[in-house]
Amino acid sequence: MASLYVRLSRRNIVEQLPRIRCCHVSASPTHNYNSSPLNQSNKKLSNLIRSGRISEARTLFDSMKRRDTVTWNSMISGYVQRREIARARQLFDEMPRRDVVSWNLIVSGYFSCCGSRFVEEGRRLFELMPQRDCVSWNTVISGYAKNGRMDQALKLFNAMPEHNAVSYNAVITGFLLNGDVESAVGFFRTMPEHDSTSLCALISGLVRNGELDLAAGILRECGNGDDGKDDLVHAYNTLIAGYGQRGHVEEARRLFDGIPDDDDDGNEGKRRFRRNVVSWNSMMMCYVKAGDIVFARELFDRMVERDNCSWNTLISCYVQISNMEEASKLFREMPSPDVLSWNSIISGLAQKGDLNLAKDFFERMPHKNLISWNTIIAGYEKNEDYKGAIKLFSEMQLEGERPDKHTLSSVISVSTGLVDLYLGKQLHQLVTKTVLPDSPINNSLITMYSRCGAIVDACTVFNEIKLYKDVITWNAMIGGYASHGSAAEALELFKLMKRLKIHPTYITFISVLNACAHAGLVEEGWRQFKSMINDYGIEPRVEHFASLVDILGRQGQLQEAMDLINTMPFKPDKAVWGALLGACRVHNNVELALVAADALIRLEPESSAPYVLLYNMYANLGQWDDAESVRVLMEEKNVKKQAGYSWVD
DNA sequence: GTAGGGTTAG
Repeated sequence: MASLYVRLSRRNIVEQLPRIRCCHVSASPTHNYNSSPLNQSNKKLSNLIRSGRISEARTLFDSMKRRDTVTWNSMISGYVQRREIARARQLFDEMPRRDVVSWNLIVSGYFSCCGSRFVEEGRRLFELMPQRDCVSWNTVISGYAKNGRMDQALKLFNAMPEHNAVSYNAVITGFLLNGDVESAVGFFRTMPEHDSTSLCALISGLVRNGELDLAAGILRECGNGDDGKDDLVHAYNTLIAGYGQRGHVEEARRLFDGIPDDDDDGNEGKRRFRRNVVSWNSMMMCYVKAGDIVFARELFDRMVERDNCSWNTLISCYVQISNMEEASKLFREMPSPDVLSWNSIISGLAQKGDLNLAKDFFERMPHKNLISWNTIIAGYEKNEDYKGAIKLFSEMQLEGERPDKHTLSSVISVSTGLVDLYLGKQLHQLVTKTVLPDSPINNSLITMYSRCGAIVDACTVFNEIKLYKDVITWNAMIGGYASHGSAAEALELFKLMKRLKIHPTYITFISVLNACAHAGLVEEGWRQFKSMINDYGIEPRVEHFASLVDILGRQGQLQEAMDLINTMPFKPDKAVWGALLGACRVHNNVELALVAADALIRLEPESSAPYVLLYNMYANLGQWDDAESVRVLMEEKNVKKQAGYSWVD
């Protein structure tokens, strides 16, 4: 009864089938098709595509002597899944005969690519279709909905001959992607029958919009699970996961405990509402997110039915707390580790800085996917092995894996680390051509440009962001201006940010204070520092004190800076002493410079910077004997002068 | 081989 609409749609498709020519059925008799070499190859092809091995799939496709429409469709589907629309289109144009599935595939391909040009082409092809089935309509409706074009989605929804649950789900999801909770719920209520998939769509969208109470209310209202509805446990699992994401572990557990377990009664024969492995995994994930590893482990140990997801969840939990011993132990124990298990282990090793072992695991993987590459590249970037990251990035492309926004975000950070504007610009072009930039991509571009001295380009990226700019984006731009000495611009942008009610973070204030330091604004600096504490309730950190020391020092208020260091509630770190030492050099205060240099040398005995600064100070003042003794001391302590620190300036 | 929805990796 709950699948009424699904049944309706099946009837639709079945009714339309006779009008659609299916090539393989007419080309060869059915009885020997199943065992035919063609069918065997088709199965192999779809298996390769399912496991993401696209280049192997293409090799097989190219080597096949006979191909039917299913062969072509499978290959097209592989490219569509990977958003390689040009390749998909080429095959679509080349194929000898197209059926409705071929058309649906290519239309769906265009709609899942970003950019209005693609959407228009998808729509054009939809209009050109010789036959349309329910899937064709739903593809276009969901395509518009995901691209924020709810006007078109609704227009087509109203124009389609008969709806099924999928049509409704696509519209509901579309509303919720746009944050339109009211319309989503309203639309859900117009459905004559609610099946679990619509309920899932609604609940997961409500959770994304932070509407947990509303989601719980609707779940209660739609039945407590024992009234014959299909798989209502899906909807429960959605909400359990949603509570987990928002940190409401107790509510999640109440819901979980409310689902009957298998051993609650002996009524096994009848299919009914029960906990399944996803319920267990979702509940386990709640504990993982809350950092409650003991509870997660307890649940895992109690589970009767185990799947890879359960193992992977627990592995990722140990990875998150950096317990690689336990993570590796589980990895070895699990019956068949999959690509997710490998990726988690690689990520954990990279996070611990063990790049060699991470790389070793990476190379031993039976099959890598895009995330494997992203994980290892991000690992190299975070550990500042930029050359290694670039090498992997080229290898990835040689192996036919296309970078996505995560890859690009990492390699843009690599170009920042290398201060390589040329590379950064090339990557920026790649971004423009291949992905719809999101916040992390824009933020890494802004940081890259400003670190590479191209503040105008940073500003262009910032201004071209059409949608909402998150606080990290603002921080990146304000920080860029501040480090460039463009204090007025930094402070102006900060004002604008506050006017737009974007809540600043402690990082924003580090940049604001740096801007004040560059501009010599002592009063303004203090004012901002106090405003941070009093207006925004942000606890000052040692970084803020370092900026204040810098502000005072640059203005020659060295004793005030020293007093601040002595009274601040933190142990001064190298940034604090570095700021003081730099100021002492500018204002030729040898006495305090020695204090700062001494502290710096204690913190970082191997660093040559304080020695070089002291040397240059003495040299500047013409005190060559003292300068020479610094050099000798450095030799004695076996400190090597690092590139980038000049003996002259 | 195609449209929507629940848990795990970057």
